[in-house]
Amino acid sequence: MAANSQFAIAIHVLTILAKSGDERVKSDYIAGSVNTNPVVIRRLLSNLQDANLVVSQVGAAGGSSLAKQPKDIYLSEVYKALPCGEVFALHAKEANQDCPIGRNMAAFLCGLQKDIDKSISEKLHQYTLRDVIEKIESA
Amino acid sequence: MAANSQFAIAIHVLTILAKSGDERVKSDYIAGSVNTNPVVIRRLLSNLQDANLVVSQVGAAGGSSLAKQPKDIYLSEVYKALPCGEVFALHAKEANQDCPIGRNMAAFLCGLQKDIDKSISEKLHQYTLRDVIEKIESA
DNA sequence: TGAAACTGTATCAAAAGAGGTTACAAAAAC
DNA sequence: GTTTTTGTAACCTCTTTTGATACAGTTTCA
Repeated sequence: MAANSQFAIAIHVLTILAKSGDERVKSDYIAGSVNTNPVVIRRLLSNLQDANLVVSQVGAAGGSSLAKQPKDIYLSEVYKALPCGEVFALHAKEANQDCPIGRNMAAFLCGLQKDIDKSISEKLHQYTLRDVIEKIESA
Repeated sequence: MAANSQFAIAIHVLTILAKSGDERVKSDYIAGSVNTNPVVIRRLLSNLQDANLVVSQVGAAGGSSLAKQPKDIYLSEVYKALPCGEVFALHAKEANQDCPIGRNMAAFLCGLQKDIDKSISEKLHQYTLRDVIEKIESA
């Protein structure tokens, strides 16, 4: 299971919230649609809350709803809200520093990583949650 | 360890090969610079060979060298040559198909994944191995 | 006021993946 | 034919992600 699917689940969760409008949705219900455990959903919602994408309320009649309109939620925000890993990892162990190549490799790769991450964010900034909903409904 | 560092190591390996020109380099030597096990390097070289980026020779006096000039090796080729995971994974378990949202989510996410992957490839196509070497040497 | 219904989190167990290691067959060189 | 080296299989361990249980704290409502 070691592949991070939080972004995928987040899109799913946000779509459900969008379709529910102002009505609060319980983590239990969302978990049913996503087919996972309510705690997994609550953990995720916690991240989305920190990024001001959703609001949750505790207690009876509690639940979550979007913090803003679907048209104002960019997928780039969702991506940034989550602790997704980078596209590629740097070496687990540091390269041999006695080797002139090894010595400068990490810095280069780190820069490349940032560069790629920026590309991804830009691509994701082309989509809002509303676009997602439209695509899914027309399918 | 569960984050894939093969791309990072591949760049490192290719840089070493580039600096060695026509001279064949042994997996043992490369492993020393990358600070890992020779078998890990050979596994990686095997992938790079399949993509026609390097050539290896078995036997005494064997080793590996680049299959083409550094200026003709695009980082996008390196990326494609490796079994790197996607930027984000789809849900581990399939979403609930009784839910209208869940039913169409997978297709959408899959398309988005391809879209992002294309962005990454385009970004990486802006760099060749020669660019990498120049950057590292000027550091 | 007290029971019921939720969220938020901590903690643990289970599953999967990545990388490290050993071992050995096959190939080439000398 | 001995030595050196790649190619690959097999196995172990570590890490990460997800699933699951438990429970404290909040809010609603009778």
